Amino acid sequence: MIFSTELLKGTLKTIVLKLLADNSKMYGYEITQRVKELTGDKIQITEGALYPTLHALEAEGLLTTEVEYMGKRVRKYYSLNESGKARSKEKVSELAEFIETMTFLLDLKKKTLNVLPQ
Amino acid sequence: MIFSTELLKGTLKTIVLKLLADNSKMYGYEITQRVKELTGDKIQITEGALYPTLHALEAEGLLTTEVEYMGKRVRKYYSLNESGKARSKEKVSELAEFIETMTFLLDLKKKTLNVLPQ
DNA sequence: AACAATGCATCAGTTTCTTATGTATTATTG
DNA sequence: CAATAATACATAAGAAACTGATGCATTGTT
Repeated sequence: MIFSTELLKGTLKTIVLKLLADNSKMYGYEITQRVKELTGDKIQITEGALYPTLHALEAEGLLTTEVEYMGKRVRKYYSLNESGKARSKEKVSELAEFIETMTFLLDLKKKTLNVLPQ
Repeated sequence: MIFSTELLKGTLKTIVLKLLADNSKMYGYEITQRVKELTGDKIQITEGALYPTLHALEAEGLLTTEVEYMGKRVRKYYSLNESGKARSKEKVSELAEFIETMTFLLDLKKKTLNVLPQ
């Protein structure tokens, strides 16, 4: 199933921030491919959505950029700065709580045994 | 926390369809209050979003309506027809799978013990 | 009497996407 | 080796789904 795209709305920034929190630097095309691969093609980020989002995050002062050349082809690597790391945690927490709320609201709960990390 | 609204986008129809699947009939204002109550004020559906959504679901042929008067004040009750019931299941399943995918992607998993319903 | 809550509705404006288009380089394949 | 696919950036028109404001009327509360 490829999700009807309206569900994705609002989650793109969070996805990008999370990936950048887990990887010290990534470039745009890499992000689209990583998401596709991690979700078994269920979530496909379009470039028309991604690049403006990266520019917006940069304009918000959350990212630093670094250009690298692969032969003659350019790659623009993005990294989180300190604000970006903080924002990433906030956005992931917010989405986690949203998911929890929706799970309850839609009665999707399974019996859960929480095992604390050691 | 009241969720930054962009997360809600795309989930409203599903929420409405789910509530109507669980309750034989509901009216608009009742839906807003039920969601508010069920989520501890975390999700607040605005009337500007809800009424157009109800009209859209009706136009898609998923709902039947029934007007009732409380004194001089009108209430418009909505119910799912057969198509609506089917669509409700589809949308809830889709959102459930989306949530599962996002949970994995954002690394939000907890150790889970699934207990089958009796 | 004033205000809050109940109950419907519409609409301009905003945000966030999709889809199309553009440009260029590099790898693959018949 | 020519055509096509993949890699890699970017922008922009239009669509979708909201928010927030506004409007109207009735009923409950202080």
